[in-house]
Order: sequence, then C-alpha cells, then structure tokens
Amino acid sequence: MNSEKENPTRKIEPTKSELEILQVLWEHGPSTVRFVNDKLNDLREVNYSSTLKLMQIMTDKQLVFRDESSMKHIYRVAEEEKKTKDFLLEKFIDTMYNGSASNLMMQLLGNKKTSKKDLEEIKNLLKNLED
Amino acid sequence: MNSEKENPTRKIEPTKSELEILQVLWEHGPSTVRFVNDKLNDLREVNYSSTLKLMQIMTDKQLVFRDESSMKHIYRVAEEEKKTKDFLLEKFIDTMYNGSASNLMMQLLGNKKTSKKDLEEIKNLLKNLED
DNA sequence: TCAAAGGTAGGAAAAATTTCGTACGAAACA
DNA sequence: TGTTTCGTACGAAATTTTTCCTACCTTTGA
Repeated sequence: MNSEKENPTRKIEPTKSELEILQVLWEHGPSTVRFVNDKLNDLREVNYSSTLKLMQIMTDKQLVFRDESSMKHIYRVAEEEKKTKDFLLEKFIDTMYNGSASNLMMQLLGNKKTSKKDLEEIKNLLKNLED
Repeated sequence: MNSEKENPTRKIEPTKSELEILQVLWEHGPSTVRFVNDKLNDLREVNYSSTLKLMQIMTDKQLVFRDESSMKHIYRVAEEEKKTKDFLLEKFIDTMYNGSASNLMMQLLGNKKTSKKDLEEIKNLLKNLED
C-alpha cells in the first residue's frame, strides 16, 4: 500500500531519523549526502549508505528535493523550516496539550528546567507583541 | 538486547501507541484493559488483544504498574502525568528548538493557529507569575 | 591507462513497533 | 453442571523504520 499516492495532499510526517536529516539541512542549507552523513557522525555512528538510503526515501516522500544535475546530488528541504516546525508543533500540542498552547505554556512555566533567562525572554517577547 | 536492563535508570520513552494508552490512564485514572480499549476504539478500531499486549509490554518497561489482585488487572501509570510530560516536552524542545523554550515561544507566537484566546491566557499566566 | 576513491541505486536484512490469533483459566448464569 | 462470556498469556505475523551489503558508474591522479 502506498498512502502517499492515495492522499497526495496530506502532510507527511518525518520519522525520527528523517528529522535528524532535516535538521542538518535546515542548519546548513542544501547539502550532499556526504556532508549530511558527516554531520550525523558527529553525534553517532552511521554508515554512509544508511544516510543515502534515508535521503532517497525522503526524496520519494517529497520531504526533500534533489538536484541531480551534477554527480554529487544536492538535497534541499521541500518545505521551509518554519512551516514544518509549525506542523510538528501543532501536532505535539494536539497530542500532549489537548490542542491548547496555553496549556503547554503552563507546563513550561512549571518546569524547573525552563531557565530564568528563558522566562525573561518570553516576557519580553510578549511585551513587544503588545506594541 | 535489552537496553532497559542495561541502564535501568534512564527514562523510557513511550512509543506513539503507548502514549495513547497513557493518555487514557491520565484522563481516567487506573483502568482495566477493557476500559482502555473501549476508549481507544472511540477514536479508531483496535483489537482488544492488541491493547492488552501493548499494556503488558508497558508493564515490562515499567511505564505502568499492574494490580493483579483481582482477575481484572488494574493498570496505573508509573510516573505522574506532569513528570512524563515534562520529560517529553524537554525532549521536544531539545530536538526542535535547540533546547530553548523561548525559541519555542517565538514559534508559537508566529503561528496563526495559536489563537488570540491562547495568547491572552499566556499573557495572564505571565502577569500572575510576576506577582 | 588503470587503480583508487567516491558517488548513486536498490534489495534485503535487522530492529522496532503494532496487530492479532489462539490457548486456556475463571466467572456468570441458565 | 455445562456453556457462554470475559479475562490473561504469549507466539507470531504484519508493518514500519533503520541499517547496510553489493553492484556498478564517474572522477581523480599516479
């Protein structure tokens, strides 16, 4: 079964490994498999062909586009970072906070790991928003 | 390999299906498999024995505890809701926002889907926090 | 020129997750 | 009592995700 083909309009959610790759592309812009694989290997050991395969799968899913004009294919993300992150954040909030962003905030404010500095920045953000 | 046994102290991250089950238990408190399965079936079709199996796996992983004193086993979450959600939120922020809660906030504020009502509530939260 | 290095393609294995069939015991009740 | 209903246990199949082996092509440089 190929649910991509069946419903070509729906958002495709990246898997965890795919997200890792997207993050490299977000941070560094269009890249070769070799480059992405090197970045991944800064964190953990991955075989080059594993990364290649994954990026080919992502091309099939249209999570990324591929420039094949030279031998070293250049991959770039299909959706801009913000759009994809909006989508994933929305999904996260739906799942975890019943769709309510302020619920998430409450969680955040009650979380010791959220630093004072973060809180200050958040307050400033809101202050600026009011102007 | 059994990474649970190898590092018994690390947090175990629930899979997506496991999270669905945790959510039922969070909302309704300690429950039988039958009850959880009924709730899941409000959303999508799941076979009773699938839910049972998953909850047994979760018991192994110690995501839930099981009261076996009666024939109908009662399952309850092993960690309180807040603690697990803090953990998952932190992981999400690390992955998506480079560990910065204010980055997440900026994303939230720039997101059309975040309602005016949400924003108001967030502002109030912060105002109360300052007192 | 030819060997080495580095690239893509693709199948298939491995691992993780999800689903379900089946066996079987306890409880309910006609 | 016996049969139907409802429970758990558990293996295994199905699916999804991840990893890597291998084949083969192109480029590089000794």
